[in-house]
Amino acid sequence: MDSPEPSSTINPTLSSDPTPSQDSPVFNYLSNLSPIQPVKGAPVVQGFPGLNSPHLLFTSPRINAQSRSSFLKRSKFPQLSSEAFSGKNEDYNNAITDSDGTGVSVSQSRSELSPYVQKLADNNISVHEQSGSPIRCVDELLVNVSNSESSNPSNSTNTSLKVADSIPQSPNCAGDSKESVANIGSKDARNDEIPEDAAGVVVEQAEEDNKGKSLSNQKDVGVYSTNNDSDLPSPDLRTKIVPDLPAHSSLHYHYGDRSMVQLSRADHTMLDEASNKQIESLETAHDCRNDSDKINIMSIAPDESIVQHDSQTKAGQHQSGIRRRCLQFEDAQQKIAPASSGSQNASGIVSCSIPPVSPAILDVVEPVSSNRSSTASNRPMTQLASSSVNSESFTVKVPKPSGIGLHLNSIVNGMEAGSGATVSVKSTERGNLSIHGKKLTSMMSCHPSENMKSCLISSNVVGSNLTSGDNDSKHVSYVSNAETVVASLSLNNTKPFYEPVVLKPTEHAKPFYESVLSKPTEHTPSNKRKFNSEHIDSPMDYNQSSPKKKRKKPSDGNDGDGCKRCNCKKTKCLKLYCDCFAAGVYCVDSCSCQGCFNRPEYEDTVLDVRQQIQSRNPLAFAPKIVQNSTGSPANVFGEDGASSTPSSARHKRGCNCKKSMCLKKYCECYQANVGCSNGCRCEGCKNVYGRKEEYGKDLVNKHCTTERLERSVEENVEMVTATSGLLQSDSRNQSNLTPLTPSFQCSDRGKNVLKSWFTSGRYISSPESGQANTAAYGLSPGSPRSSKKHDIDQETTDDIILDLVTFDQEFHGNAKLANEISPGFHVTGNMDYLMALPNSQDWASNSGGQLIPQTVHFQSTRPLCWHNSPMTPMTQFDGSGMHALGLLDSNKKAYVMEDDTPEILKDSSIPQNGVKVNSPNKKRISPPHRHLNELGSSSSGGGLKTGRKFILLAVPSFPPLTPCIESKDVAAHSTDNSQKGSSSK
DNA sequence: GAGTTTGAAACT
DNA sequence: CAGTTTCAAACTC
Repeated sequence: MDSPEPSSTINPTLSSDPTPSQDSPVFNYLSNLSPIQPVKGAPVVQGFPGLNSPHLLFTSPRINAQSRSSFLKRSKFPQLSSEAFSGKNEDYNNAITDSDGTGVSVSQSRSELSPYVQKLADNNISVHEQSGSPIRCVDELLVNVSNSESSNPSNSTNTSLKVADSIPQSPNCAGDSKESVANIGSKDARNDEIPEDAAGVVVEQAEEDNKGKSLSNQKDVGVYSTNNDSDLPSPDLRTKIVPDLPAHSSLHYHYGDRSMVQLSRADHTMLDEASNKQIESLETAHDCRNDSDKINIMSIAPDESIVQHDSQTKAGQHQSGIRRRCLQFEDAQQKIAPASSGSQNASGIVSCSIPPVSPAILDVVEPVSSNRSSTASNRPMTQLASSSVNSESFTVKVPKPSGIGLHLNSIVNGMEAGSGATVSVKSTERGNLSIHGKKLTSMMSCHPSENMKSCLISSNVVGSNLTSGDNDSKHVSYVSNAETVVASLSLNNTKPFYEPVVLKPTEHAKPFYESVLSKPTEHTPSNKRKFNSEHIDSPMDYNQSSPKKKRKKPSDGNDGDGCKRCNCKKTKCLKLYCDCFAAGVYCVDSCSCQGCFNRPEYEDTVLDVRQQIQSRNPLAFAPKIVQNSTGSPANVFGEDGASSTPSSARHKRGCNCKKSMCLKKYCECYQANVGCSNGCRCEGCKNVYGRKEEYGKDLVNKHCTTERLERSVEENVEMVTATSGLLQSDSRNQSNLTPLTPSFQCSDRGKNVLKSWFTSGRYISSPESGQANTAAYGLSPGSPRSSKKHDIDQETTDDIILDLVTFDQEFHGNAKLANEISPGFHVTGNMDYLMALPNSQDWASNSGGQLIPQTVHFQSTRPLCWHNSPMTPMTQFDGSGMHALGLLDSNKKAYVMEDDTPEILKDSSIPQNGVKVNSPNKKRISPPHRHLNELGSSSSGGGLKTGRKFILLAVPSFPPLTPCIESKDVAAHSTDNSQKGSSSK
C-alpha cells in the first residue's frame, strides 16, 4: 500500500546515467594520462570498460544503475509475469509477447540476438590459480537469446548464462559443472524449464552454428572477452559473448582459499521459454575442471563455496535456503547496463583475488569492451572474466561487488567469526518467478588470515538483457540473470566468515538493484505503477511464504549467510526499517515479513520506492559502514572486533545511542562491529570496538598496527605481489588498463609508479576491503582499477588523495600530504595494494552504469594493510577491507567525492568525513602525513614522488568526461592533481 | 512466544 | 532542522 505508491513516484531519473559509454572515454583519458602511469597504466586493463564507470560512491549511481538496470530487467519473457514485464519495459513486453508465444517467435527479427553461449567464466575463471591456491571454477554460460537463426530460430533469443562454479573442491567443481551441465541438458530436453539449464547447457555445436550467425549479431553485444582460454570451445565465441545476454554472464572466481563460485544465470525465465526456443549455452565445465585442480588446492570448504547454478537444482539447495541476496551487484549490473545502452544487460561478476592481478585479463576484456559502448554490460562480464583470468597470475581475486546496499554490516557480522568466509549465492530465476532475474550477488569474503588476506568477492551482475531489438522485431529480450555468487575466501581456508549465501532462485536472490537500475531508464513508470498499485494490494503471495518461516535464526536475523531476514509488519518491506530493503535485497522466504512487497515480483515498486528514498537521501542505501580513511576496519571482518582493534571502519552516520552505551546491537556501530566515531552522537559511549572519544587516537594507532600487520603479512603477500607483478606486466602491455595497473604495480613495483593509484587505491581499497559485502567493485588491480581507477582516478585521485591527506592530516597531522599521499600508498614496498574502488554499490551503478561492481580489487594482503593503515587503521583483514571498502567507498567517496556528491558527503558527514571532505583543498595544501614519513622513509620516498608525478600528469590529461562523477573526478584530477603536485611538493 | 526497550527512519 | 511518531530489531522475561 503505502510504499508501493511511491513507486509511482519513482523517477526515471535513472536514465540519466550518463556513463555508459563514457567509460571508455575515461579510459582513454586515463590512458592519456597514462604517460604518467603508463607503466601501470598499461598493465591495467582498462578497466574494463565496465570499470570505468564505477564510481563508487557517487550517489548518483543509482540512477545510472537503474537505467541500466532497466536493461537488466531482464526481460524474462516468459511468462512471466506479465506484470513484471509490463511494468518494466515496454520493450520487454514486446519481447515477451514474442517469447510467450512460443517462445520463439521473435527472434527472428533480430538475428541479432543471436544466442550465444559462452562460457566465459572458464576463461576467466580459469585463470588463476596461480599459486595454486586459488582456484576457481567458473562456468558461465551465456546464451543469447535470440538465436533464432541458429538452431532454433524460433525463439527469441535466449540467453543464459550460467556459471557454475564450484570451487573448492576440484571434484566439486568438476562435478558441479558437470551437473550443471547435465542439468541443463536435461532441462533442455525438457525445454521448459529453467533457463539456467539452458544456459547451463550449452551446446557447443549450437554455438558454432550460431557463431556464424551470431557473431554478426553479437558483435553488438558485447564483448566478452575472455581471455583465457581456451577452454571454451570457441574462443571466438567467447569473446563475443553475447552481449545481450549479458546478463547472465557471471563469473566466478575464487581464489585463494576457497573458491568462489558464481554463476550466473541468464534469465531463467527467459531461459525457460528460451529453452524451448533455443538456447545455447556454453559451458565452461572445462574451466571448472581445470579449475578444479586449482580448487583442490583450495579445497577448502568447497561446499560452501560452491554454487549451484540452478537454484532449483537441488542442490543448491542446501545452501540455498539461505542465502539470498546480494546486494551490490546492482552496481555492476548497472554499469553494465548502461553501457549496453541498448539492450543489453550484462552481468558481471567480479571476484578478486588479492594477489593476482588481472590486468591481463582486463586487457583482454577491454579491448573488446572498448569496442562497444553497448557492450557495457558485457564489459562487466568481461571484466570479471578478466579478473579471473588474471587469477592465473595468482592469487586470488577479489571481486568486489559493487555493493550497494549491502549490509555490509550484516555481512560483517556474519563474517566475524570465521576467518574466512565464503559466500555463494545463487540466484536463479525461474521461469516462474520470472520476473526478472538476475541479479547478482556479490559477496565478499575476506580473511585476514595469516598471509594474506584474500578476499574474494564476487559479484555478479546480471543483466538482463533485453534486447531490444531495435525495433520491431520483437525480440525477445530477456534477461539475464545473474547469479552470483560467491565469494570465498579464505585465508586459510578455513572457514568463511559467512556461509555462502545462496540465493534462492526465485526468491530473493536478487537485489532489486538491478531492477532499480534498470528501471529508471526505460521502464515506464506507468507500468510500474500498475505493478505497484496492483500488486501492492496483493503482495501476499510472497509474503505468505515468508512470514514466519523465517524468523531469524541467528540472532542477528542473519541467515547465516550474512543476509538478514526481516520481520516487517507494517512497512511492507519497502522502507528502510526493513533490513532487507535497506540492504538492497529482496526479502526471502525465510523472512517473516507481512505484506511484503520487497519481492522480485514487485520489482517496479521496489525500485520506485527505493528511488524515492534515495531522492530524499541519496545515501540511504549506501553502506552504513565505511572505512574511515584512516582506520581500517579491523573488525569489520570478523574478528570481533572488540578486542581486535577497532576497525577503522566507522558508521557513516554515526549512532545516536542514549541508553545502550553502544554496547548493544541497538547501536548500529556496535552492530557493525565498528567503533564509534566523531560522527556519533551517542551518549556514554562504551563501544567496545572503539569509543568515539578514542576515535582519533585509534586511528593513528591503528595505522601503526596495521602497518605492522601488513608487514608481517608482506612476506606472504609478496608472492602475490609477484604475481601481481606479472599481471601488471601484462597489463602494462595492454595499455588500456592503465588504471588498473597502478594498483598492481603498487604492490610490486609500482609503488612508485602508481602512487597515485595507490593513494586512491588505498583509499579505496581499504574501504573496499571492508566492503566486501558490498559487492562488486572491481577491485582487482587490473580491472578494478580500471574501473575503479576511473572512478578513483577521477574522483579519487584527487579526492582520494585529498581524503587521504585529510585523514592523515587529521590523524597525523604531519604534513606533507602530497608526499604522503602518494607515498603513503606505497610506501613500502610491500604493498600490494589493491585498490578497490569504491563503488558504492548503488552508486557504482550510477556512475558508470557499468558494472562497477565487477570491478575488482584486490589487494594483497599488505596492500590492504597499507591501505588500511594509511587510511584507517585497518586491521589486516582483508575481509574487513573488503567490507570496509564498500563502506569506505561510499564513505570515502563521500569524503572524497564530496565534491561530486555532496550528498554522500553529507551522509558520510561524519566529522571526519566532513573534514576530509572539505579538505580536498587541504589535501593539496597539506599533505604531509605520517605515511609519508613512514612510507616515505621506507620506500616511498621515491615512490611517492613518482606517484605524484604520475598523478599530476594524469590529472591534466583528464578532461572531465563522464558524467557527474567522472567529470568530477576528472576535473578534480586535473585540477587537483596538478595542484596537488605543485602544492604538495 | 509475548512483551519491553531501543534507536533509526519517517513524518511533521 | 528539531521534535515527534512510527517502526522493527534487539532484548528480556
